[in-house]
Amino acid sequence: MTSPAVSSRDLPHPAREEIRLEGVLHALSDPMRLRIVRELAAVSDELSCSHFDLPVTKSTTTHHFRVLRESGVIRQIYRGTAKMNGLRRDDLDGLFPGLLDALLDAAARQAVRLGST
Amino acid sequence: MTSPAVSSRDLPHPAREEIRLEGVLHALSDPMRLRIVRELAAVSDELSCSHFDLPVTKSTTTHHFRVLRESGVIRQIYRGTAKMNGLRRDDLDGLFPGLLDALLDAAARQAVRLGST
DNA sequence: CGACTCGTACGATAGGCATCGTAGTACGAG
DNA sequence: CTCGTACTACGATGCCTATCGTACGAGTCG
Repeated sequence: MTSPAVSSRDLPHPAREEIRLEGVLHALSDPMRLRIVRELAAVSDELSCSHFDLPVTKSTTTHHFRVLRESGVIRQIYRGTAKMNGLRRDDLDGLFPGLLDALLDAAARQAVRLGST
Repeated sequence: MTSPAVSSRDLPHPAREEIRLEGVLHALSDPMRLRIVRELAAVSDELSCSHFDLPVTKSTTTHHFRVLRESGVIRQIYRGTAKMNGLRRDDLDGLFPGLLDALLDAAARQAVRLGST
């Protein structure tokens, strides 16, 4: 379902076969990025960068989204001025069956354990 | 000899509740450490540091084992001159059910995909 | 005791990275 | 065209880390 409405700006994504486990783990080992991924998984839809209210500046937010994209965890598409972010669930599940769910479950358990919601 | 075998040297380990998902993911995001953990899981037994034939110096090897221990992934015990390393499977499975297996499976799939053993 | 093995400690180095601020670009609305 | 919004690019900074080499401590065995 690739929408044809792509602005002139194209963002480089790794192909499915180029995604490396170490890269994914490194991307998710940052609390800020894990939080982003958890939120994306919760809504199972695309979200704009500005939707996230992270305790860092916009520059840093851009950096984190790029790390997630370049590691193959999320897909980013420009839609007007907004940049939509979606989890690459199909690719990740295809490469590493059960991993994403296990990671999300682990993150959720830890959040409960540490008193966050 | 099955003595209490607690040499004077004791190594600090995080308690189960202190293990953080981010720390575990960071520890496993290094190829050298992921390799160590895969080998430990394969034999499901304790292995001495010297058993591993890593393409780095002994200093660096020590460093990696310490990262794994301090993140809660492995347990280290001195046994004579040797230092035995074992996966903390019980603790990890207790905190994050299914995560370790999913990670090991993902690593194995990637190894196959990339033509390594 | 002395020699040998296993692993550590410490210092150095080079690169990576999370963060910021500022200046700038792309896009849509008025 | 102009303005505001959304996001980026770039440079700087301070911290972390993977790596090495060398010197050392702990334990075993002759």
